[in-house]
Amino acid sequence: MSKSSGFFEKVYEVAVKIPYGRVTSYGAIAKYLGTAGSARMVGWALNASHNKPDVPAHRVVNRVGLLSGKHHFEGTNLMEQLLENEGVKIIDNQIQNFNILFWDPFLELI
DNA sequence: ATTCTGACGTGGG
DNA sequence: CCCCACGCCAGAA
Repeated sequence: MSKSSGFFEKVYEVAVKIPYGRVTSYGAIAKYLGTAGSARMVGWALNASHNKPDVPAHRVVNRVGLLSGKHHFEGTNLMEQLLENEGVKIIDNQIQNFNILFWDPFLELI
């Protein structure tokens, strides 16, 4: 029920569904939106989501669990702080147990 | 209108 | 295993 026609709006709807202490990848969201391959656009959309506090952009990382977007957050490790605050262990900008903490948007379909 | 870049992903060598 | 190149689409110069 994607009421929003905008691509970024859809990204927001998915990102908001990311459970606390869980993370997902840009590609997963892109694939869920049916625009697999355009994972870059997801990141671009999240960039605009900075205005929306409801969108936990810090819970979205790349496919290897690397905080590729931490550089875009305030300070130097705000993204890492937010994640660790949720119990996510991060070493060298990389999420530990990423495969376990990974949340697949498709689970929402179930 | 054209060109480049970008919070990625996949594939080939 | 590591490195390189291409594709995706949207926005800015």
